[in-house]
Amino acid sequence: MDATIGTGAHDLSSQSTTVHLSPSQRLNILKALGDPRRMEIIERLSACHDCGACSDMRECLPISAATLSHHLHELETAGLILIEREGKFAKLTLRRDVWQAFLADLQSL
Amino acid sequence: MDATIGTGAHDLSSQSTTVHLSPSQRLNILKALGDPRRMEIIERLSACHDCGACSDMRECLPISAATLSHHLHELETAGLILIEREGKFAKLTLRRDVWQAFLADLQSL
DNA sequence: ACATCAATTAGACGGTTGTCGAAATGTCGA
DNA sequence: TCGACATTTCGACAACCGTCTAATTGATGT
Repeated sequence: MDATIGTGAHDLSSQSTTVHLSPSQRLNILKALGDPRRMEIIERLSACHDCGACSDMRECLPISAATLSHHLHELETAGLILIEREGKFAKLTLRRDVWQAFLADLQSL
Repeated sequence: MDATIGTGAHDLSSQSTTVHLSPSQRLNILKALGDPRRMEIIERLSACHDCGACSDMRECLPISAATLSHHLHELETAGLILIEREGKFAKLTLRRDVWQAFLADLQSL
């Protein structure tokens, strides 16, 4: 639903041009981060490159699988993470370009 | 209620030591910023140094005085702004040290 | 084919939150 | 003192959000 950020990977191919955030995208990210579990998910994904399976998260967070799925969906909608299905599992990756754009955006205030 | 940030000014006297944010303080700030009006307030305060009277805000935001007051209170509680009463008016200032600490905190992820 | 497991979806429930109008508080000038 | 004005507080209401359980989808191994 958000064509400006997009869910694919090819739109971020150029590493020189930074992703630009619209005000509403910034707001969506802020709202997404305003929840303890979601913030912790982002922290974890940020810490370990390429480590996130959905089930790993569940062992750390005291929430049900349904709730986790809900939070992941919101983070994905906000553009912060990428969810790739690999067989039974879901692989989570932080979209670092979006994260950097978000930080740059806040800093430019 | 939040002694670590505090509402006074003397606890930020040393300009060398940066303000440190606890996880819960970071979360409070994120929640505070996750509202369109509050974000706009911060943007305005950030833009113009020392310009904010409460009534100026009301002319721009399509909300009642009561709602504005509520938002300002939340921003103050989050530690982002300072509200000083000067006679009839309320003078608003962005706590740039806290803002910087917030940005630094996010960046350190 | 079947059982098992990971993850999502559906539906419901309770708590939080943004909003308002009305009343209250506090300040200034006539 | 009194009235006008800025702001806050109170009480209420609707919408949103995080959470759960139960049911569903989809993939894997036996």
